[in-house]
Amino acid sequence: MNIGEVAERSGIPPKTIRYYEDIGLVRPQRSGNGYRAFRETDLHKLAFLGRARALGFSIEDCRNLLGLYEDENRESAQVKAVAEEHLTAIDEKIAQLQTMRETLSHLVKSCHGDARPNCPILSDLAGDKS
Amino acid sequence: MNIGEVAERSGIPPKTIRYYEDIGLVRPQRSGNGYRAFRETDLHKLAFLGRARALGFSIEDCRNLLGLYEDENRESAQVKAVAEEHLTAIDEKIAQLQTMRETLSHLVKSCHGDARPNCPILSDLAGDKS
DNA sequence: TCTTGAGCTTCCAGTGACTGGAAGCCCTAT
DNA sequence: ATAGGGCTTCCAGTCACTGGAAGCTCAAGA
Repeated sequence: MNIGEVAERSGIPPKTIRYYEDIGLVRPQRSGNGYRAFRETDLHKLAFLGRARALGFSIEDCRNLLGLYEDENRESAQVKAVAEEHLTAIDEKIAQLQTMRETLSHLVKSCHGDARPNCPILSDLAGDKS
Repeated sequence: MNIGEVAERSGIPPKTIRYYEDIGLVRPQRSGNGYRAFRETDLHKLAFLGRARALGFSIEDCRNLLGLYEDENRESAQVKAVAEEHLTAIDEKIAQLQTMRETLSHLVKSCHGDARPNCPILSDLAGDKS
């Protein structure tokens, strides 16, 4: 398979696939003409990466997970640990965003949003005491 | 004021303040020795930036908001528009993270996390049909 | 006075995970 | 023979910093 077909079937753009090769996540062979020659296993790996990335795992986590996937002697506890750590990080991000959301939505509600210059959003950012 | 004091009082690290100068967000004067010489208004601006960044506004949004803050002819609707757009973006991010969280927490729960290699997390990433 | 150390300066490089673009080779069809 | 689309590599840019190196300045102590 050439890169175009793999991109289509895995849902990962060619640029990204080349990048993944650069950083050693996939190692496609080469045809005589210099084109990358992907096997089914490469496609499978890329689809794996696509799903892991969609769950927000970092590239390093993905490298780790791929390694575990290919290691028949893995312990599921290792996988679970990676996933749990990531889950915690996601929870923290959500909490942080919700805090922002709270503050911001209060500010938005308190702003008239008309033609006058007076604006509680700016006042808050400027640090004016209520 | 030198950069160290401004950093302390604004809560923004010196490196970041220099960066903000680089990209034109603040324009401190210079002392004879080449040191940056910040006035109270500069400090005020930096505190403004710190609060805006803490609410997740992008640097470009911050530049915009600072401009509006200093424009006596602004309309509060302009400020509100920036804030609302950002609020929408935050909501989208939260929704995306919550979707990830859902999937991931299901997977984590379904994984035994013991010494055996069998792992539903990896099976899911590998695309195995349930 | 000399030295020491903290604080300041600039410039360069790296982060994460791509993404865009340029220059140029390869393959197929007309 | 040529046109086009797909492939190649390499370089640069994104966002918002952050670390580090080399070197200047300043205030305090021996």
